[in-house]
Amino acid sequence: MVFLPLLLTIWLNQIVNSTKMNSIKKDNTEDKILDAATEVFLEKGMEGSRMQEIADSAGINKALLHYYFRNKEKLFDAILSKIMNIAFPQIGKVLFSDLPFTQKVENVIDIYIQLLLKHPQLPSFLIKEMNRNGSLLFQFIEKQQFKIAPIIDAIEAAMDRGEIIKMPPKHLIVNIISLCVFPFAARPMVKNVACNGDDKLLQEFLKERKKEVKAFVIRAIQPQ
Amino acid sequence: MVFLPLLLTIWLNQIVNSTKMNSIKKDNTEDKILDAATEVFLEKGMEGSRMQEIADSAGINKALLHYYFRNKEKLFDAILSKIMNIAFPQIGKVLFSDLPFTQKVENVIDIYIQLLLKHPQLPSFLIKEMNRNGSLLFQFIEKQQFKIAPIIDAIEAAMDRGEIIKMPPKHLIVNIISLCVFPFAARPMVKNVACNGDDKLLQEFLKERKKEVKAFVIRAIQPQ
DNA sequence: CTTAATTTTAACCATATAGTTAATCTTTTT
DNA sequence: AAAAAGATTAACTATATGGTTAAAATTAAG
Repeated sequence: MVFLPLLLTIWLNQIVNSTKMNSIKKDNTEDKILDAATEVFLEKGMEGSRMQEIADSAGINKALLHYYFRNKEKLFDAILSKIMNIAFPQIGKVLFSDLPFTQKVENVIDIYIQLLLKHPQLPSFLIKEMNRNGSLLFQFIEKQQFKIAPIIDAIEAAMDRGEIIKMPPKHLIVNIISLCVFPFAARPMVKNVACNGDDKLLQEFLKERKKEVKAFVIRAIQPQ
Repeated sequence: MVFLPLLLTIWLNQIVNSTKMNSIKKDNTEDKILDAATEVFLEKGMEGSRMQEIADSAGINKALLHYYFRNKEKLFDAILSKIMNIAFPQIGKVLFSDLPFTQKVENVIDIYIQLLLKHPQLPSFLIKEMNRNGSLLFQFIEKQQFKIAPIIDAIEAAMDRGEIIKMPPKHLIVNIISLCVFPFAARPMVKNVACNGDDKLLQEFLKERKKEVKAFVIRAIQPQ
């Protein structure tokens, strides 16, 4: 998942089903379907995706989708968990390390943008889904009671220690996430407004953001 | 439109068809359709919206939609222009005023977030549409050659004058837009992560962002 | 008032798409 | 090898949805 608090929550909740990840089996039908479905769903979202396209993309008959996953919703559910699990392995270490707070912030930004460079469709997909009533992601977010308390505590502690300037911790969190995620969500716009419609320039620009966002945030939070 | 450069471009290009806005005629069928369509499309996007729902919402027969607007695409096109025109009247003044640069930045942030408080579905709608291949918005963005050169010039001038710190102007623009727009695009997340799922707290939080984003950006760009 | 034009409706049509079924091919078990 | 279980397919069904049509209601024109 792209959003820090959710990421952390998943990590905290120990929903670690990395078993499947480690298994060697590949190119069996179920995995082919999951891979194809992930790709299509990520690009077009639940509503924009067609079962036929997923079947074609997986090189199998459409009925097989229903054989392995009863229906579209179940299939989507399956790839949603998969997508939710893409990010979380690394984040925990950073946040509970003993680095200075500003260093933690820089590391989080690095990890985030690196992740997004690898999966650039993630933000628009998640925004699409979380804003769709009845979406599984929407339901998930609705149900889940996120505990960002530990993060806020850490931020406030850093403020009390004078490591960073005082400001509402929630806004700091939202600011950092916004700066990392939004340009990926609005890629077509950024590409055409800031990069002359050139894909390579866009890639450059997004890579640069690691450095630029870090510098920007640090200047905004460092004391006096 | 929500994004500064596009806004400005529209303004610069003088696509000012404010004539219809000033006309007194209301509650005729065509306007009822446009209002209903705007609401439904904004909430669910092109793909998620049903002609029947728009008809119901407008209190008319579905065939009337096709009588006034030949098909869904044409109807969407009509409300898209309408949506694109929601924002741009005010922005121009700010950017070509004689205020200090930091003051201009603060004003832009104020105007933007104020606009988004009034139309909170705008960001997710636009992100949805610009990321949909074949979307009219996508086509529009693809075709349009945006000229953000004047904005960049103004930013560089302010940097040369020492009014603000030096950094790549494009990243500054993207940063400001990100901080303003993203929390609205990811509202369901923000609501449940930062506001305990409470709508009033969310509203509070989003209002606070005017102050917080301004302070954050100013700290990040002010010299030394 | 009558006629013509415009607006509105109910009942259709065509198509796309999620989902089903029954038959066939493949693999495993005995 | 035979039988059973599992995987895969082609053809089909049901339904939702965008779009059409022809008739009725309403308004404007003469």
